[in-house]
Amino acid sequence: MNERNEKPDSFKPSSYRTPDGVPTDIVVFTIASREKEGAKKALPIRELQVMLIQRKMWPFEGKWALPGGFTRDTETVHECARRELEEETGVSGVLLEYFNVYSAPGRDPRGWMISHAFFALVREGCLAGRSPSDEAAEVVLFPVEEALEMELAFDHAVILRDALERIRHQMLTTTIAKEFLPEQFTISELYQVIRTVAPAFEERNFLRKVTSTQSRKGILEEVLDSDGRPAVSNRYSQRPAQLYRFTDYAPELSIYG
Amino acid sequence: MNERNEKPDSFKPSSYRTPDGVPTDIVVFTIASREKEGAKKALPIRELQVMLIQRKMWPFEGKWALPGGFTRDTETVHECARRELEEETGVSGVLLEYFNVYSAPGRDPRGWMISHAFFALVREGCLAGRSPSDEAAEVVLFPVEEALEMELAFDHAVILRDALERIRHQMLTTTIAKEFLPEQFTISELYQVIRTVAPAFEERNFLRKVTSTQSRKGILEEVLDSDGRPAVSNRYSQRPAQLYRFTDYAPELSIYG
DNA sequence: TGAATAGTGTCTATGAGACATTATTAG
DNA sequence: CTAATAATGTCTCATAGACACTATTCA
Repeated sequence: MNERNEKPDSFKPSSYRTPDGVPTDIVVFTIASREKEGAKKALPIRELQVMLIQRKMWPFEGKWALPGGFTRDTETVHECARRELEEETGVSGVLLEYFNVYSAPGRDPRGWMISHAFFALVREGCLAGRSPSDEAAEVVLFPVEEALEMELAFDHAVILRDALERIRHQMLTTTIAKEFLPEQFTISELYQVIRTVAPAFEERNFLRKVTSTQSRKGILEEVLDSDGRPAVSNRYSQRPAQLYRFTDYAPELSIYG
Repeated sequence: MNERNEKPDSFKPSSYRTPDGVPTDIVVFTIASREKEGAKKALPIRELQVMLIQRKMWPFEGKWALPGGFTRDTETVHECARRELEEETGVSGVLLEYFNVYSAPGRDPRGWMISHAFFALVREGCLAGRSPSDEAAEVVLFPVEEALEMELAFDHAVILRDALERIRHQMLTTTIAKEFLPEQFTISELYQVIRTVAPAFEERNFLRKVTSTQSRKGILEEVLDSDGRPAVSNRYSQRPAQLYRFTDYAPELSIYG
């Protein structure tokens, strides 16, 4: 590294104050399913939930907050988020994506803290064996609608709103729906997952649109059984529904054409 | 603020090392126009350029780098980027958007530095009266293609590539093209700007697609002159071309419908 | 049989894509 | 006239959107 000469004697790292810490905050989303009342074979009711922990230390003792922790000098903020997610929920290998930085002076009474916010999308059930860590008194999944109304610690209410806005957008413009679905799924399941995250999305002819030979722009493919016939499932319906999976293809969107 | 109790005596801000600084790096893009050779009335040749400064201090003395500076404890990283942009280029009121954090340990030989990267889109000419600051020996606009081949200081080559990828995507999915255009413009101008940033974009029937009564999904509107007739310009053509402007409308994109 | 979801038929209007053609002005 | 760009005509086929209709299975 020839550009990394000796550090001159005159160099001082900074004559300004430096941050007191660089935490990450992780907005862990999951979709919970409940069987419908009338116990007949029917589509489950799905609900978007977010993981919160109850703080047991100053500041905001007793308040609900997003999970997270401080970045170390041996890791990137992304590695920190991955580590904290695993420590606090035991899950790994799930989608974890950075989405914004929160740096307003005074946002953390402990000092100058610049926080990096991530969202994680976790399949229901992966969060089964979770246990409170040192930092948290309790770890609970709340319905998003409920969490949005709560008084959260720090600026976490803002972070949660931003995360929700982000995954709503991503749900429609990328294939992150797959994070909430099994590898093979029916079109109704897919539609339900999309609508659970982004209720504003409504397509009358969703099935046809996404499967018709030309119109499925390659994002989905039929699942075939060992005989080469379309595989079906009757998990959620009387009449068996055809199974699909996502391909690796991601279409390019444009407002111009 | 009842949750902000007194800080307990036992509280220590952190028992871990804290960062030595939180810089911002700003990728300033502009589009330069040159008249075509044959001096006839013709569309100009446009080129995407990026602003670099030549460092005159350790580390990476003499290397080209992105402009930027250290965040203070009285401002957000966004405010820091806005301030640095103004200090180093004199421009204000332009699009400045955060896009990623760079936190790999060892990315800065001065210490543990977590950098926040922004891109700015600046109209040609706004960068006229720029002058070198304390930090930089020289401030120069490079063609992006050229800058991509250079050995930049720190991890700025990666940041530049990421920024370019980001504005290419945004050019097609948002109306940031307006940052490079006058308030009123012809369809050819718009097409040229889009293609200058995202050369892969090609639409044969661009004019028709974006203006036909139904198909312009509301992102553009005709400019009318004082008589209520469509305004035209012959800046770039023999035959006058109709002028348009962007509306405030931003369409919602979806891969599903 | 009815309940519940899956999937098709059919119609119209609009859109994309391809290419040829005409229009307008400067020089 | 020619050069250069602006804009329209025309054709085919795919698609969107609406809504009625049929299909399959369970209980």
